[in-house]
Amino acid sequence: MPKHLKPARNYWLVKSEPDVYSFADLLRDKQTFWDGVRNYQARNNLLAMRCGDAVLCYHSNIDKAVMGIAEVVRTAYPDPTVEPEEAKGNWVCVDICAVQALTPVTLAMIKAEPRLANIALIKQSRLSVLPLTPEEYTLLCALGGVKNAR
DNA sequence: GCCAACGTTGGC
DNA sequence: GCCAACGTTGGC
Repeated sequence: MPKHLKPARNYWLVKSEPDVYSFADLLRDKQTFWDGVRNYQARNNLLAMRCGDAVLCYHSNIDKAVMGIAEVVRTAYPDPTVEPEEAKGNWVCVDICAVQALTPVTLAMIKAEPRLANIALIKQSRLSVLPLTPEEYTLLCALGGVKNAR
């Protein structure tokens, strides 16, 4: 396909607590549904995901590091874990599949990297689904030992 | 365990 | 519509 016709690809970062669901779990499962988001801004980011978008998986709390690369394989659909009293939020989930693990890129490494000074992970530290620029994505992959990440 | 950041709720 | 109180997240 000619380069100028290549569909736009977006880049995202999602957080999880590793003792709840880790990137190792995703590698084992191959694919999962990314559920449980109950924040409107994070939900809107889920709604903006397209098949083929790249997703970096970050572990909060214990590891505080980007652990691996995943890819969106199904766009937003109703989150099956929504409780009746949460229904008005129109909460959604997406399906992602594992692509490959990274050498963990720690939060300390990210904070030490001037080119990542404006990353949403730091600017909006409580948001669990956030956008990345292509440059941030490529750099995080490189820091994790993956050059020329797709 | 503490606290900063920040989203949500509810009284007015 | 404002804002105080409260709850949650996540880093330290």
